[in-house]
Amino acid sequence: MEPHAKLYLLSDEDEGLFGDGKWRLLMAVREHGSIQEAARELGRGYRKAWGDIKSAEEAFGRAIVRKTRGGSSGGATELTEFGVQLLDAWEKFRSEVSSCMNEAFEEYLKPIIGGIDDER
Amino acid sequence: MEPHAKLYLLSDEDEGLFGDGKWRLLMAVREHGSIQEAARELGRGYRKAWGDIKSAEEAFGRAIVRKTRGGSSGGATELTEFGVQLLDAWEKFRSEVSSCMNEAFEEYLKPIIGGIDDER
DNA sequence: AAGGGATATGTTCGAATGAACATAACGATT
DNA sequence: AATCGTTATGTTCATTCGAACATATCCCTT
Repeated sequence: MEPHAKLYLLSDEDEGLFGDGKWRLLMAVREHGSIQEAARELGRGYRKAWGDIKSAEEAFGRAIVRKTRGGSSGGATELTEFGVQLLDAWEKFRSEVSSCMNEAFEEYLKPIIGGIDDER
Repeated sequence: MEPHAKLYLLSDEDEGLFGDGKWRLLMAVREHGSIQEAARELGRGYRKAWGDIKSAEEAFGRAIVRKTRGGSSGGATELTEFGVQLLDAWEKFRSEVSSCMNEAFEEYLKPIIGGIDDER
């Protein structure tokens, strides 16, 4: 029994534009220089990964990655400057919220549900 | 473009046991003294509301509400002492995390994505 | 020019989650 | 005992979202 937060950036229409899922994906892209590889690592299909990146870029209205096709390597994808900044900012954001959440959990909820375990 | 957090309590198997949805539901139950009324207010069906309460109680392993059937009123549902404590604790928990998140957003993300609007 | 690996998209299938429908049981009041 | 409004459950339908399948395109290398 532990707390967890799913963090999002929402549009005015309450659509989820960005969250930990896309953050992890972009992390993997930065690391491997390829959407294909990134998707493989995360156990997601390329189709999904590609679509996620596209929708994120549409949401922000600007490029997060720079992609190239063809060549001996087949192609590649790297983060734009904005992409890198976004990742770093999100990292700090989520980390801060996460630790804050754990504190609040210990202070308010733990005393109430503390002794409860749930293995059934 | 604003931040949002979905807060959960997770079991060891990563199942979502409790969150804002059930919190709001229990709030409405406390206010109206009836699952039926609570569901009506939230625009959810009674079936769903009843099931949600049941699963929450199973998750915590103890009663959150005390229900009675029959009578002139048809029946009624009130929160147990534990239920009330849980609601209050969750209220403080979410409030704290929420304000913390907004601070973190202003500090880290706003500077990066600040000028972006998305009405398309 | 042929090959290979990654990007680019459309499409179809399946699982999960909530909405909706249908009853049954209950019990104070009349 | 008949009624009425609520609790209690099973079941079925719809919608959403990711998984999976299928191609097409690109372009450096050989």
